[in-house]
This record gives sequence, C-alpha cells and structure tokens, in this order.
Amino acid sequence: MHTSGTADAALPAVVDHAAEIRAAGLKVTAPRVAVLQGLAASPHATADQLYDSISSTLTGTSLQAVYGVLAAFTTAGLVRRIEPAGSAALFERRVGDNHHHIVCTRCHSVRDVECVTGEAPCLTPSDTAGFVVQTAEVTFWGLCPDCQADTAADIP
Amino acid sequence: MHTSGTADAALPAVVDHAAEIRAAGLKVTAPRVAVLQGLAASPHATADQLYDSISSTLTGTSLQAVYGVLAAFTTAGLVRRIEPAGSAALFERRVGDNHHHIVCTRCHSVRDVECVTGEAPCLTPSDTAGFVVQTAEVTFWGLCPDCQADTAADIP
DNA sequence: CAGTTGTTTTGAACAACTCAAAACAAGACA
DNA sequence: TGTCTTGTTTTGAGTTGTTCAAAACAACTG
Repeated sequence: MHTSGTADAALPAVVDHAAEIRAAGLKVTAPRVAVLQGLAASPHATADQLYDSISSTLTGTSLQAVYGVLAAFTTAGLVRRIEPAGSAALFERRVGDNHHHIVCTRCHSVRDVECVTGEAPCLTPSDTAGFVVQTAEVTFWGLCPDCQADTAADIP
Repeated sequence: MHTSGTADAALPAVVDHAAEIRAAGLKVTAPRVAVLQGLAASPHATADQLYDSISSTLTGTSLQAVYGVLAAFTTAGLVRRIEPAGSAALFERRVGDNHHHIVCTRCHSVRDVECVTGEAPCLTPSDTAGFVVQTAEVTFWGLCPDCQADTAADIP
C-alpha cells in the first residue's frame, strides 16, 4: 500500500468519488465519500446496508446521515433509487441509462438487466388513458442461480 | 328495494361477491364482501382507503381485519397486490392477465395499461444473469390528464 | 483565517404493516 | 336445528423503513 509510484495514484477510487460529489455541486464530506465507496462495493444496497458498511470504518456516523446523503445524491442525480415490491429502497450508481432490474423472488437479490429489445416497445403502451408517459420501469421477477440450486436440492 | 321480481335477483352484485369468495375456498364474511365491493368501486385501492369506505357502513370493522382480508384474498388469487414506488400497497381485482400500470408522478393515481405489444418482448430481457425469469412487471410513469391541466395552468 | 452556507448529529415522530392471543362466527355434520 | 370445529375478526401492541426538526458542526468562499 505504501510503496506505490505516486501518492495520488495510490487511491484513484477515493479521488474519483470526491470529484464526482464536487462535480454534482455538493460539498465533499466523509459520509458522502463512504456512501459512494459502499455503493461501488455493493451496487444495489439499502440505506441500512450502506450504514453497516460505513459505520465500521467511519465511527460516529448515523443512519440518518446516510439517508440524508442518499437523498442529496438522488436529487443531484448521482444515484438512482429503486423500490422493488417487498424490499426497502435500493440505491445504485447507474443513472441516466434506461436499464432495468431482475429480482429474485426467493432471496430478493437484484441484478441489472439491459433493455436491448427495450426502449421503443417498452415505452409504448397501447392505451395510455390520456397520460403523458415519461418513463417506463421494468422489473423482472425470477429465481437467481443460487436459489435455483437451493430449490432443486429441496425437491428430490 | 322490496318490490323486485325475485328476491335473489335484487342484489346480484352482492351475490356474486359471496359466490366468488366461496369459490376461492374462503368463508363468506361481511368484511370480505365489503372489501370486494370497495374494490369494485375503486379498482386500485390501499388497505386504508378500503377500510375508510367500509367502516362507514360496516361499523366495528378494524383496519387489521382489512389487512387480513386482503392477505387472504391475495394468497387465494382473488386480488393482486401492486406496490408502486412511493405509495402504499394497492389492491386490484384484475388477476391472471398480464396487464400493467401507469402511475401519475404528481398525484399518484393509477390506471391499467394493456400490454399488447407486450408479452413477448417485455418478457425477454437480453441477459438474465442466470436468473430463471418468472414474470415481468412494467410500470409506466407520467402525468395524468388532470395533472396535465393543472401543470399547464401553473406555467404561463 | 473568518464567515457563510450546507451537512451531520441527535432525538423524536410517523406511516405502513405485521404479529399474537382471545373472542367470535361460518359452515359441516349429527 | 343445534352443536362442534375451524377459520376469521377484534383488540392491542410491536416492528420496520423512513422522515422531520433543531442544534452542533464542518466544507468551501473570499
């Protein structure tokens, strides 16, 4: 760790996070950098999970601070908030692209799904009932590989 | 009310609801019939809204009873539970068909959307990451006609 | 380095929902 | 028709996820 070429190159990720926060017009603080690090480690995390991963290294941080950070990031467009039925809100770094999600019906794990067939057909419902459609959100539900193996073991 | 041709034909809707409950293998009770009536009147209702519409005519009913009724109906396949981000759970009578929803980003009103282009493309994500896909849930977000008029008035 | 403004801490409150035990009623059966 | 069993509702409390508000605090500006 301490034998790297240049001091700045040693921690590129951290530097990036601070820069991203600054670029969004927000002040750079320790909880904010930590939340971005946590999201880099687990790309679909709840506020609680992020607080857990943060509180070990950044003592004195509160869960409410994490909620505040995530609210600021969401309105600033740094993170996206998704809310699959039956789970707490999840936060992810990927914003701006129209990607979707697949959720495991058994363990609630979440993975990203690119919407290649996607944009055009999915954004064109047959009858919008007079609504002006802004976005379309697709959530797939199924069994993740781990739970497939587990349920296969259950049924002899 | 008391001058109808036959006694049974006087209350067709109520009879239907009781029959539907019975057909689902559940006991017919006043709160259950009332919940189905409430859902007939407002096809996308929260437990709270249903309780409100019920408690005026059926005194002594508790909100917890409504939650219990809805849980029983959901597992029995009589109603479907949807959970748009930012709202409490909504319940609807339409089950079994693969229809979707459009939600107003301003007032949170919900309308059904048929998925005509739908089934095939929407159920075929490009890369399922090893998941076995069971269902696809599409939620459109936009402005309802009322809110279009309201926001148009706001911007001179 | 001081001032301003935005952030975090602390503590409380809230909404939606679930749980558990006792009272009760619907439908089956004698 | 009355009794029994089982499922349902009532009552009351508890949990989880999230938001609010005031005071303490720290990041960037000049």
